[in-house]
Amino acid sequence: MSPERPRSRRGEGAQLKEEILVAAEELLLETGSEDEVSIRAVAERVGVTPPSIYRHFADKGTLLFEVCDRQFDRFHEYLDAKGSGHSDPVEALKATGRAYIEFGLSYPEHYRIMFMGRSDLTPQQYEDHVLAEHESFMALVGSVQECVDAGRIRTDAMEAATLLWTVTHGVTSLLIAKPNFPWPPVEVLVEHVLDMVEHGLFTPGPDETG
Amino acid sequence: MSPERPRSRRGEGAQLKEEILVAAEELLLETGSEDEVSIRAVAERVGVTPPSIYRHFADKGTLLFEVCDRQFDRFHEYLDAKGSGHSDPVEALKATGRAYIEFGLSYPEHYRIMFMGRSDLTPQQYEDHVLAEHESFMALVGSVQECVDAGRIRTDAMEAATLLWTVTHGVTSLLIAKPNFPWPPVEVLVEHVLDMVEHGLFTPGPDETG
DNA sequence: TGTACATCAGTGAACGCGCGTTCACTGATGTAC
DNA sequence: TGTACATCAGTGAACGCGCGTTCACTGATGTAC
Repeated sequence: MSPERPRSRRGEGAQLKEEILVAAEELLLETGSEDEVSIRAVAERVGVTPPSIYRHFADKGTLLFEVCDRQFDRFHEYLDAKGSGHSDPVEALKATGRAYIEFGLSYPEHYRIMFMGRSDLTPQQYEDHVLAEHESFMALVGSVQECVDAGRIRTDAMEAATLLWTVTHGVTSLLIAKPNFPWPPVEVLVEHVLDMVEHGLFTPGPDETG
Repeated sequence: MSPERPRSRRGEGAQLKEEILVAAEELLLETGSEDEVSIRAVAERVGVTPPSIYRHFADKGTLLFEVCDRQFDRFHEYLDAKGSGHSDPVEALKATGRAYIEFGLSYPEHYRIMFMGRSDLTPQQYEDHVLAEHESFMALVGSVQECVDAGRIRTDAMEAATLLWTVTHGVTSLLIAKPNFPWPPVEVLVEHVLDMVEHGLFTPGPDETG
């Protein structure tokens, strides 16, 4: 194998780790399949031999895990950004829902790994029971709580947040799994779902009449 | 390999086909993973050598496809049974939703293959765009149409059916993917979701006051 | 300023594994005469 | 009623494949004296 990538200088070995993570992520996005992200494929893309990967990652699982980890961070940041800056707490929640679906559809294979994969293959850090304490979910519960405090929501915050999650997940995951179904335009579908949630879960705001 | 299974008598070779289908389905349910359903594993369970499989199935994909096919039939039958015999069309729809989730949770790995798998790996017969014309989905649209005819629903039937599907799918698939999340009791979650749909999508019936 | 040496970033070749699949075959069994 | 034969239900051994991973190594480079 001819060296396509110039060797890092002494002390800069960690550079390769970053390149490996980027390559693995690219492969995941381009091929749309976890199976295609083999150690060999990642190594080839980076321009390095397969054993080099093991200088930076204990095994394949750890590599994929770290790829997801970065994605999770971005996921949270994005939801956070889109959910803040709204005066109406219900609007903030709807904006978060929109952002959730949007992000999932932008990174379908990441979403698949994070939320559609087999539970027993999921990296430890993202095990189901930990998710509820993850900052993203906590933020959602917080946003829901604001609606509760404003007297705009019926049930308790944790339960309503769970419900919201299942609904937005439904849209996201089904669009990912069945992209060729005769869907209405995505924006229309999303707005209808959010409208349904709003009518079904929220009481009218102060400036509306019941 | 010692013959664990007595050879079928002449003319009864098709018997093995049935046994293979049953074994493959059992493996799918027990291991909970499509990957575990290898030709070798199926053959071993039946008590036959791997090449025997190829007397009845062209390749591995066809075998898995036929396993799903049978499951789809049962899926449809179950929904049909649970959805019929209701005087109120909205109640009929809610019963179908309940049955949908219940069935998915009873056969999680089948559900995974049918509705959570990669679109390009899905057997031809269940490709996304065909699904909309599948009898199960048509039946759902029909049930929704009855609600429309009774003046109980806002939007058009096809769109409302799609919406209902995404919502029930959300509950089912997330419970399958994240079984250890601190969910409320399943029945509670399901009823809350269906209530939300009812309040968000339906107008009150004639004997209720708006 | 020169040289020996430890360190670091990678390489090259090979390992065992389980997989789907193929191919030539065997031996029991029903059927024709 | 007996026998030759075609057919059918499977077997046994092997194929090539790509995979994750290991192990002994190489050669450039910074550092100590």
